[in-house]
Amino acid sequence: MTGETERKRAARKDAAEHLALTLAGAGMQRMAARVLAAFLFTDEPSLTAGDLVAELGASAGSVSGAVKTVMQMGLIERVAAPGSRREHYRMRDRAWTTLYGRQHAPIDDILSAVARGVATVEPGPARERLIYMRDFYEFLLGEVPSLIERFEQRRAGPRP
Amino acid sequence: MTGETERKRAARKDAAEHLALTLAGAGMQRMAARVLAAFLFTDEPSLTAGDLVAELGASAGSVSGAVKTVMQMGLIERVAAPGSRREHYRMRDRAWTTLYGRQHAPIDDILSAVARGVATVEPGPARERLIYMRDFYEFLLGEVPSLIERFEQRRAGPRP
DNA sequence: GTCTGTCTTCAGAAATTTCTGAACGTTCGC
DNA sequence: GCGAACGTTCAGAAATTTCTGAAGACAGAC
Repeated sequence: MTGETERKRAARKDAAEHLALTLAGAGMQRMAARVLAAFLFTDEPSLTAGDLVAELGASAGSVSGAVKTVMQMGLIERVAAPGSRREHYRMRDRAWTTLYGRQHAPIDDILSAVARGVATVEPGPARERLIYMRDFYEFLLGEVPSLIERFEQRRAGPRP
Repeated sequence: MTGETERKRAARKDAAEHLALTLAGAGMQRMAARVLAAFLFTDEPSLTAGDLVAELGASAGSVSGAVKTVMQMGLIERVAAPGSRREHYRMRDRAWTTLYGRQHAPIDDILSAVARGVATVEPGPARERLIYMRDFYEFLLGEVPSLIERFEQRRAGPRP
C-alpha cells in the first residue's frame, strides 16, 4: 500500500512543480512560484521554512528569500504557532484575487509613464495614440476592482 | 529655434525611453519595448528597421529580432511601401486591446496546470484550494473579452 | 545577370538574474 | 544565563537572458 501512496505523492509533487514552472513562465520568480505551489498543494494546515526546504530540495537561503517575496505579495501569511519555535505560514483566503489585483499594479506605472508622454508630445498622431493608450489603461484600472467583486459575489451567492 | 525644437525632440525621446523601461519592468523584453515606444511616439506614418536602428542606437540584429517579436504580438504591422526597398512598419489600431488580450494568454497555461492539479489531488484542503483557483481563472478568462468590448463601445459611442 | 542596399541569422560576449553555502542573529527551552 | 535549533543575510558562483557584430540571403535597380 505504501507503493500506491508514494506514487500519488509523486504525482502531486509533479503537478505542483508543473504549475510552479507555468507561473514562472508567466513572469513570477521561479523559487517564489515553487513556494506558492507547495502551499497550494499541501493538506497540512501550515508549513515552516524547514518544511519547504525539505519539500523543494532548495537551500535555506533561497527559500527564505522566496517566502519573503510571496508574503509581500500577500499570498501567504504568518500563523500563530504556539509550542513551536519555527515560523508557520499558510495561504491566505483571498490569495487569488489578491494576486490578480497585484498583477495590475504595474499598470499604475505604465499609466504614469504614458501621462508623461502625453504631457511632453505636441499635438499630432503620436499624441493621439498616447491619449488612446492612456484612456485604455485608465479604463482597465477602474474595471478590475468590480471584476474581482463580481467573482466574489458569485462565489458567495450560490452557497448561502 | 533649432535649439527649442531640439530640446523638445530630446524630451520626447526621454519620455519614450522611460515608457519603454516601464513596460520592460512589467515583463516585456527590453528591446521589444523600446521598439514599441518608438512607434508609439513617432509622428511619421511608418518606420523602417533602419529608422529604428538610428533612433534607438541599437544593432541591426537586435532591432530585427525585436521587430519580429513585436509583430508576432500583433502590435505593429507591415505597410505597403511602393518605391522603397525597405520594409515599412506602423502600429496597428487595436494595439492596446490586443496587447491586453495577449497578456491573458498565459492564463490558459495556468488553467491547464491547475486543472491537472485538480485531477491529481485527492479530496482535501489542497483540492478545495485548487478548485477555487481554477474557478477564478476560468471566470477571468471569460470576462476579459467583454471588458475589451465594453471599452471599444465606450470609445465608439461618444463620437458617432 | 550583376551589383547594391537592406534585412536576417547565429555564434559568442556582456549583463542580469537566480541560487547556494557559510557566517551571523534571534528566540526558546532549560 | 547557556546551549541549541532556526531563520536571515550576503558575497560569490552558476545559469539564463539579452545584445552585438559579422556573415549570408534576398530583392530590386540597372
